Amino acid sequence: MNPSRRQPVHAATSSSGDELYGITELAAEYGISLRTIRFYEDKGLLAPRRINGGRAYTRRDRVRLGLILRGKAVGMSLAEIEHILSLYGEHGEGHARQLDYLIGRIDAAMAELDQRRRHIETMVAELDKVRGELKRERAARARAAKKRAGAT
Amino acid sequence: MNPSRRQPVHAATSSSGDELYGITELAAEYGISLRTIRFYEDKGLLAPRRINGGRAYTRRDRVRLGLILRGKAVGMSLAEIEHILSLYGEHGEGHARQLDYLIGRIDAAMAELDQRRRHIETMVAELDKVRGELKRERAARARAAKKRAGAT
DNA sequence: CCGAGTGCTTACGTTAACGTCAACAACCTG
DNA sequence: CAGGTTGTTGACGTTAACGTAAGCACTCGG
Repeated sequence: MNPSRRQPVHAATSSSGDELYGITELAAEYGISLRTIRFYEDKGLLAPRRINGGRAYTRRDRVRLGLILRGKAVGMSLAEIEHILSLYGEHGEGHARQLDYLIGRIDAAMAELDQRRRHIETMVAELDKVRGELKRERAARARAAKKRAGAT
Repeated sequence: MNPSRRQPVHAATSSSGDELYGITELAAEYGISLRTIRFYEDKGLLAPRRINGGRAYTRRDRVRLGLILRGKAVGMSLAEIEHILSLYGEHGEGHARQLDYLIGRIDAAMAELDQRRRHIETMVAELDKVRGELKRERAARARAAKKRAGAT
């Protein structure tokens, strides 16, 4: 409830190995709005550190954002994406419970993605069929024109 | 504004070669609601014939509905799908204007789909990476357990 | 010290894609 | 012919995924 201080944050490409990025940098990089990034945070998909009241994103956060956008591009809801991000998240920082369960979950997610891929291939095949018909028709028209030319 | 007559319509699998289907049949077949099908009609994605006030769908309508659902499954909006359906539609019933233009449009649509496919493959690769890490970790745990067993 | 620039929060608005509900019509059945 | 099933058309509600706008905080350049 207390906005307090500010500070650009931007590329802290200094001695520290953990480079940080500001929200506008990320927005520009991925071509999305600030509002969208904050929205993803509200949804729990991102959890940047706060520095002087401003959001500071790590490379890891950027990867997550990339996954979010890819997920959207292939038709996943933010809820589904959150699901996948949880798999992608911290596994091994000490407890690492149920490795088998996690691997199973990942397999399931991969299977679903594969299903979508097959859907796409089916649609491409359908379109290719139509394309073939059109090409044949065009060829037929060309032949007809040739014939007309020969008749005159 | 006049609902008028009705009639089940259902499978007119009689002498006529153009089998017709009722809305409930389609809904059941594709596992969607009646409301959804009517909604697609409102959006211009479907245009079934009317028989006694009731909707009558042909095989062609079913194919279109299949494309709609596939499109949704891979993350296309209804507007985009309408776009593709227009390509899929009646080409050649007499006029067939701008064949080249149509073929170009189809190529563009296929390219977009291919882009989505690549996104999926990238995500699958990411997940596979995580999966590999988890498997290694599991193996390490197994070795540690073995060592403990040997020590006792 | 003042205004521009950047960021934060809160809150209301918007669009897409349906769901839900009401009221009515036609049909078949007992 | 009363009642149930199946269908139709509105009209309004809902959810997801943001957009837009208002108002305050802080910092920097002049």
